[in-house]
Amino acid sequence: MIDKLDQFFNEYITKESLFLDKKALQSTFTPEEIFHRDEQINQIAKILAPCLKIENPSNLFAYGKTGTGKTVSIRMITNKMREIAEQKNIPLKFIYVNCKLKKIADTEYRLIAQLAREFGTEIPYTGLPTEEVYKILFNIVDKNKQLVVLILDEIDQLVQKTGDEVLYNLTRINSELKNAQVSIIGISNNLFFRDSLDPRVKSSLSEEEVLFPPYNALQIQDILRQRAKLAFKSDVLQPGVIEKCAAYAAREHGDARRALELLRVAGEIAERDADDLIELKHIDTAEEKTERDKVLDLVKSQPKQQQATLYSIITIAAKNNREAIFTGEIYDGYKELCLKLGLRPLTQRRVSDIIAEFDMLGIINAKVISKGRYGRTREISLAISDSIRTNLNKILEEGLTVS
DNA sequence: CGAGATTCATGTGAAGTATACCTTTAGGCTTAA
DNA sequence: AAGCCTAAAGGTATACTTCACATGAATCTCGTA
Repeated sequence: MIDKLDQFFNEYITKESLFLDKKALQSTFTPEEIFHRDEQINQIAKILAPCLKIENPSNLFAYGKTGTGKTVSIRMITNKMREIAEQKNIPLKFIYVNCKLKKIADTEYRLIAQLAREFGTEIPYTGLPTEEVYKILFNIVDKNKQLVVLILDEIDQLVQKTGDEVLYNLTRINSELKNAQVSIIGISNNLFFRDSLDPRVKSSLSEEEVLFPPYNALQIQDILRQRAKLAFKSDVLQPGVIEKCAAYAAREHGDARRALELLRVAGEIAERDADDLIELKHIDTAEEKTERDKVLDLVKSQPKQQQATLYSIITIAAKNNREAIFTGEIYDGYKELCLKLGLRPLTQRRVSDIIAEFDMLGIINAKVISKGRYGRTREISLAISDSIRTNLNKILEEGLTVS
């Protein structure tokens, strides 16, 4: 037994890694060259170019599904511009904020506060009037004569939750500034988001629009090959691996991010298994693992009440394997659970909202239906596979029992 | 038999409340002249 | 008298509750053929 362990560790240490540079497959990585987005990149570059002459560029609105290269493209361009600006001493600043991040930038106050923090001020998490935070932001931006470009990723999430007032205020910011100038790049995953905006916001935010269409399988292959060359040592990929990753990702609206993740995790699995080659079978394992990790991480980070609600959904769905279950049953189960755990139960009103949140997160499918004489409710079903559900169950039980 | 009324179970919006945290301010204490 | 600290007062954002009304199709009702 001990020998075996010894052997394993020794092997593990002496074994050469399959990776050269794992970073190249991570979603934060910005490659030198981005394939199949030439048109979009040119458009954006043209729109942002005036920055380098210290002229205020048009506001820009980029939209397209997840993993279509919106964020990387913009990051790549802004990196370049930042370099140039540095060389030529141009006072240009890019601020990137992801509006989806819970507790960071998912309300008006928090977004503005986060923007101000990016400039190096301390802003408390609560307590200040939002108006005050705007003022702080204005002042710090206006302190220097400079050009500031705010990049708001996934603004659709924010606007859906809190309305478009924030955007209105931000688009008007320029008229109050004396020295600096601000322009906004909005990024949205939702293609129809634009239409839900107040016309005033719409016209000023989307002065320019750039659409990112999904990649097809061949394009994803190109991207994967480029990154794989950086990330892996040569000849560790079994032929067909890239094609298979691409095919999996293309199946889901051409999500390149997902393809890259798949490839990276497949590599990690191969390495863990002490294989010299990344094989096709590793991709299947990787697909399940990525899916599972995504769900589990998400659930682990949820507050207790949310976990309890989800647990109730899972147990009830498992108990009666009907097609769908309803809000009332879930709430009853949830209340019972709270009793057992000594948790103060939330009202049904709130639980209803929590269920809607889980729907948004894609863990469950919920649809409001009317059952005629038998009232109106949400028809809810789990949106996760059985194998994950078992894991999830365990995680939830753990999470709920520790106090 | 069919049009319209009724009904149920919960969705959903608005307003109110509790909590945690912020700034301001007024008082009290110390200190130095 | 000036300076510094502290605690109370007055204010805010957020998560949640309370209240009240909205929904929409299955079912019921009742007039009519």
